[in-house]
Amino acid sequence: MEKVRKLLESKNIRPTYQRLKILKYLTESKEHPTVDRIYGVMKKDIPTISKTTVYNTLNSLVEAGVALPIIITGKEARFDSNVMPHHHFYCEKCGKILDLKVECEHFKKGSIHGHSIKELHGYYKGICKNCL
Amino acid sequence: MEKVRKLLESKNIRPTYQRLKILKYLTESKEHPTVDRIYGVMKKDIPTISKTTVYNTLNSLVEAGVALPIIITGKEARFDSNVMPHHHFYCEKCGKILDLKVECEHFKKGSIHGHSIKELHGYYKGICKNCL
DNA sequence: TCCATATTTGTAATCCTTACAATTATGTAT
DNA sequence: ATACATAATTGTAAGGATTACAAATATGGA
Repeated sequence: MEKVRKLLESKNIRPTYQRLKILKYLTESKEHPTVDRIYGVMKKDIPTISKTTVYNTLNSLVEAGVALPIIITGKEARFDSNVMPHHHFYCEKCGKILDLKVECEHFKKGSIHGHSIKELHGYYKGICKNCL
Repeated sequence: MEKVRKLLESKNIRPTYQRLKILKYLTESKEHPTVDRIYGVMKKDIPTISKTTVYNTLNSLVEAGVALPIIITGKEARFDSNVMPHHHFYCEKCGKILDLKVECEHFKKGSIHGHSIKELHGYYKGICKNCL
């Protein structure tokens, strides 16, 4: 918890109880949860928490570079506390999202065909090893 | 127009006037239009067209493998008639989406870390050459 | 031409996300 | 410790993209 607090403070985000709990869950979970999932889990500890707070907090974390939104389905965003550039694998069967370490020369170089690259987003869709 | 008709027929999609026009526009445009954009353009030729028809048609095209949805912002989908695997560049300044030819060894191989790959989705965010 | 079926259309409903204002909590200066 | 200005939280309402649904229309084959 101290680690999470320090992370927030280093980004000038006031470490409220809600924010601490949300970021803690995000860093410990590897499931790339949706807002609804985070909201549901948070309710166990903080029954009065509002979904708006979850949205607000996640937006703050994303803006501060502490979390990343994952847009795959276009229906609902999912969130990742691993902000190092990496790719994802979306399993169409179980719905899980897995992290993948993928090298990208263009991203390392910072540009492609003269276009300046700020962010890299990549994912595969398919059937994961477990579901095969 | 004959080419578009044949494409639809080869996929067993009845070539109605609306579908022909939508697919024709999609193949000739390189702007990766949104549903609203397609709807607006179609209205010029077919003033009575419904937005639901645009959605229905696009869903049919995607299901038949004739078009691809591009999910980047998470707000609204955009569509691409180029169904060959390729990547995109999203310019944060002008909002344009550019096509990129990017090689991916994992996709060619059809799997990564034992997970079976069906689709490849990759895009960069940044500032395009024109806006720099 | 007629008929069964598919498509189109318009409206309403759904779902995710944001806007907004009131309440509550926080940090600081006194 | 107290008061105050500011920031965060909360609940509700609104926004916007997409889908559900049923009625009207068009299509293709007998």
